[in-house]
Amino acid sequence: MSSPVRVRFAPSPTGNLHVGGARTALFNWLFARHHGGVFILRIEDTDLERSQEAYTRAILDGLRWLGLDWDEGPEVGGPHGPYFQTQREGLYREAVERLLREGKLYHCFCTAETLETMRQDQAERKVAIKYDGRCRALGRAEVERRIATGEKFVLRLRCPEGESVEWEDLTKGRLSFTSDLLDDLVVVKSDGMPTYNFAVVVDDVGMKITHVIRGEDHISNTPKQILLYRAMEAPLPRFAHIPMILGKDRARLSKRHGATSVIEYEKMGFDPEAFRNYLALLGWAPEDHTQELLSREELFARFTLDRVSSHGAIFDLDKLTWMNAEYIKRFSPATLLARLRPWLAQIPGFPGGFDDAALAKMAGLYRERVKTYNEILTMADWFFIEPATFDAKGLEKAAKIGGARALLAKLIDRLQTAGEFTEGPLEGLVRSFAEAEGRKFGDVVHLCRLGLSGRTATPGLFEVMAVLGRERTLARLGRFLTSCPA
RNA sequence: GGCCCCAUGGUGUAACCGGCUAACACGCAGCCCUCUCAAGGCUGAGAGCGCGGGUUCGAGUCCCGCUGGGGCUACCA
Repeated sequence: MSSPVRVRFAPSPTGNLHVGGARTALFNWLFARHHGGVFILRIEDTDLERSQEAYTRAILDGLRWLGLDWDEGPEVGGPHGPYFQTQREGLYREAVERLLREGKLYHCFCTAETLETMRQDQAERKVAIKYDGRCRALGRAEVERRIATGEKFVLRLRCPEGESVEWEDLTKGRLSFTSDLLDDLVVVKSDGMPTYNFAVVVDDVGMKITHVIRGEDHISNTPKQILLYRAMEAPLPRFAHIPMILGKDRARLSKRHGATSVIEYEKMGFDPEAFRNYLALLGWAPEDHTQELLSREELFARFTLDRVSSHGAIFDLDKLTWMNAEYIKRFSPATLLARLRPWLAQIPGFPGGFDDAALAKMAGLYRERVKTYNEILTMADWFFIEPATFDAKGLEKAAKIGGARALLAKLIDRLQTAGEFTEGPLEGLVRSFAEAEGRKFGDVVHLCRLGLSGRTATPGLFEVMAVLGRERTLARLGRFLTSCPA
């Protein structure tokens, strides 16, 4: 409440937006919105080997799909840019020069091979594996000479000994490490690029980040970063480490558990709001946890870090699917139609002469039947593609009632003279027709359903007829006559 | 190996600073409704809170140990 809250989501463009990353972004976003603070997006692309621009776009698209808008970052800019680490080299260089001047860094000429044998040796002796500091004591003259000969080097931070590094984590409580276990960490790589831990700290300081909210896999990076804050004499932000998202086997969520990137869920037909709502509840619960369906505003109002749980959460597709269905059920037919359109457009016959009113009515019929948008493809395609074949079980049942074809012919006649072609009157008509014919209402209904859709399961028959309209209904039933059991 | 984090039904969570038949939701089973499928309504099974010790009149909640799971241990982020 004193200084304005500034948080950030800092993905590396080495892949699509992952559900774990999305959840971290979400918690940062909710925290910022709850406090009326600033949500910053920063792209950590210092790994030149693996970073790709296409992934940056994919990540931005993923965040946009989820509705997580950032106040500073790519595309929107802001007063603390640039927001790509590769464009912040000057800032890292300045920081490095200062630390170097203050004697807090030193040159290390160790090659990958010498480090490797050092580690092997340490492993054999069963001691902590860390850089032994052999280049710490190199004299100025030797350093200059070796640089002049073109020898490759990295810059390392001098790590204090026997110090306790601790902080009050907002979700985990007091955490403490001893500096003895910490390496003299590399700050600048031999290619001149800053390392992750260093760039993060320089940027978080430069961007005036007040709260670092990230996955708990970063807990062990925190003491290293705190040492960097100290070396830079910069004020420490608050840290909050949130639990990981796991697969069914409690291992970190990965491809073998199924879909891991957010766009895959979009493709599976999940609604972004439902997905976001579900994600918010993974590792967090509001004070009144009996309400699970939470709007954006409700999430903003209720989100606090002290209610974040401290253990990993298994991603449950069933519950996500349920929640998605709950959202769909609450849409108006027109809204649902709008969401469904991209999927419906994939059906070959779409829109098949239906006007928007009819389409909206049709969408409404699936509001309580479809759990994800993509299901509409297999459930409602027959509206647009007239059935050429009919469900075998359905035909069997039709055969059992006896005289189905004649019955159908009579019904067609009767429908021809029907008045209003809407569900109420149609149902009345069929009921009295069945009674007059001495037939079971259900038998007549099932026969019609089969003829109109080729299936045994559809939304209510009379609603379906109303959507199809008189012409289509009569035409389809007429053609069904030839396939209909006598 | 070392360091760190975690542990409530199958899953996500709740249970305020120790005091209830351990609650809610998903999933599951049954019943009802019904033209099918859904949706909806009702009912039910499912944890004694990882295990073992303490502390206390009383512990899922505090302490210790153990076990199990996870993370980190890079010139990757």
